[in-house]
Amino acid sequence: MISTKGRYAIRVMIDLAENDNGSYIPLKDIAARQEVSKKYLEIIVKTMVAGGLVEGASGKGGGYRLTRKPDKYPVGEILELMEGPLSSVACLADKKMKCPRSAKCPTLPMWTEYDKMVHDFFYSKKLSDL
Amino acid sequence: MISTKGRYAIRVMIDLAENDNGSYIPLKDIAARQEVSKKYLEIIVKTMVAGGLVEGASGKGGGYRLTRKPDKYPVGEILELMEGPLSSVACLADKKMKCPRSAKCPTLPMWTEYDKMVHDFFYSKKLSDL
DNA sequence: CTATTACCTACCAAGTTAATAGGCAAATAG
DNA sequence: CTATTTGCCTATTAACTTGGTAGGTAATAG
Repeated sequence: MISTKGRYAIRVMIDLAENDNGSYIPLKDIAARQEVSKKYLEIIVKTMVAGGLVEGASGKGGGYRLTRKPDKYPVGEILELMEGPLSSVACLADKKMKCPRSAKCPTLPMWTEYDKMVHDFFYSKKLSDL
Repeated sequence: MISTKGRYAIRVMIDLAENDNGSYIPLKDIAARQEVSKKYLEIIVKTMVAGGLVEGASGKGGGYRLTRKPDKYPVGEILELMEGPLSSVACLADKKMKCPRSAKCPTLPMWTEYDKMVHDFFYSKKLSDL
């Protein structure tokens, strides 16, 4: 289940794309438009800066801005940044955590197939498609 | 992410299918084969009985047994019983919880499309396919 | 200098996950 | 009838996640 972190992140990205005028957009404005607490959005946007989705500028005239064109953002990248790996099961999410049953695990092929399907879905969807 | 409840439930089902000899199979044996605590499996199997996936019998010679042929169990049914709705977002999981933004929500079509894909995937996969 | 804005640390309440522990109830083999 | 086997029921737990809030510091434009 996608949490508010992932969903709010996508909404911030859409807001930034829709209100793009070349300069920075203050988080205050985004929070007001999206009707979400600015304080909570701070946490989310922080991760987005670290992940290279947006760039921030402090001080007057500061705010946030997209670093790419909207069609260059796969939704999957946003979700993975905010939610962690899109994997369905722990043994596929974490390469280190190799479970001793994997060789004879009857369900592993299903999870692998599922993960690929999910990955392809969210990486083919772009921010500009929303 | 699928939790141990869903994953163990599937393993129990497979174990029951593989070791089916017409009579009941004690949870003790399943726990030993699957290398999972019997006490924890009790919690899981209890839900499976309530959901009509298996039937239990107490006393000597008791245990658990499938109620259908393995090809009559969609994996999705098992997962939904153990994990709750397979929905990606809260506003689709819970019909009651109709969010006021749904009419103009730009992401709702994506979540709907995704949920359908996931549902179709897990309901087309049967226990007998594993 | 001052107002604005991002950025940082800390804290919190509620819920979920993955179990463990102990005992009671039911059914049957002998 | 009795002993044993087995399911079933009610807590309790530690660790983690979620969805926030609160308050302060740093940077910058005018």
